[in-house]
Amino acid sequence: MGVSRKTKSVEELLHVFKSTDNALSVVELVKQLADKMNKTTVYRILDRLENGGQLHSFVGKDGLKWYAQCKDCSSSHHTDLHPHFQCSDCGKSECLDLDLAIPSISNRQIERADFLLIGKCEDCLV
Amino acid sequence: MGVSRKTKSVEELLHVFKSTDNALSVVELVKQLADKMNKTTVYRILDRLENGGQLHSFVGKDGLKWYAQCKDCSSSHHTDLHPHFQCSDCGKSECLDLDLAIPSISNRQIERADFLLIGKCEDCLV
DNA sequence: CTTGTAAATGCAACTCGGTTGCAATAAATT
DNA sequence: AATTTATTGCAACCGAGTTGCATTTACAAG
Repeated sequence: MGVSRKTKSVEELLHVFKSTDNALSVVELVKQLADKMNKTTVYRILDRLENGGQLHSFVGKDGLKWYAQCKDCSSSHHTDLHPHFQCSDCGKSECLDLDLAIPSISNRQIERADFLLIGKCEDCLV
Repeated sequence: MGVSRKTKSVEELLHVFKSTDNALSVVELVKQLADKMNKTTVYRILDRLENGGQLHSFVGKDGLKWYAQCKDCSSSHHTDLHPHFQCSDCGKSECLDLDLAIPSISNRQIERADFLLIGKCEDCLV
């Protein structure tokens, strides 16, 4: 089956998340960890952490993948439904602490909802 | 400045949209138009039509770009805010005819909201 | 501590969506 | 018909993400 191991690389990757409340793009993570590990490793660890429930991901406005720490996620309860915000100027993005009502649609079974708000963040508001 | 011209390629691309109510991914469009025009041309026409308000786009669950015909869009009124639905099985996606309330967030200026519902479509519901 | 083994990593090559520069072509205007 | 300007094709390129395989590392059992 495959038991997840606690490795140095995993520690280092999680360490990056401890320094911020923002979500981090894979591009950013690969860049920040370039001298510590290979980009393939970054991608693989992110996969594992997402499946394990320590992180969740979403697709940013440009189609790039972003990761953030789950507050109440686990591998079972993984659909903590909150919207994300991304700044149209600086690209920064973050989780929003809002509960969202998923509209029900006839003839379709909704499994997930990705809600991305796009606009100017505090810093970029003139 | 640049005045948009009505060309054969534009007609052919718009023709593809006439045959369906679904949204179309760029990949699909490039494939369907492969014998009629170059992929670069597809991308460029899609850009123009989006800026002109005849089409709108959104990012699908895999980070790919999708286009759909605007019903009430124009180059000025371009933010018709409706959610999109994408099937987790077959990948098909479409516009939903729902009005959505954008939550207001303190200290941020919201410009746009991308709402993607993911689940099983009619055809894929067993 | 040593050894066996399964998981994790590095590396290079690759895939594929999307872009760019430039020359050639086709609309629209006179 | 000639000129101007937008559009298209083509080839080369970019960058995010993936894959196969050899090597290293974590960890448990003896």
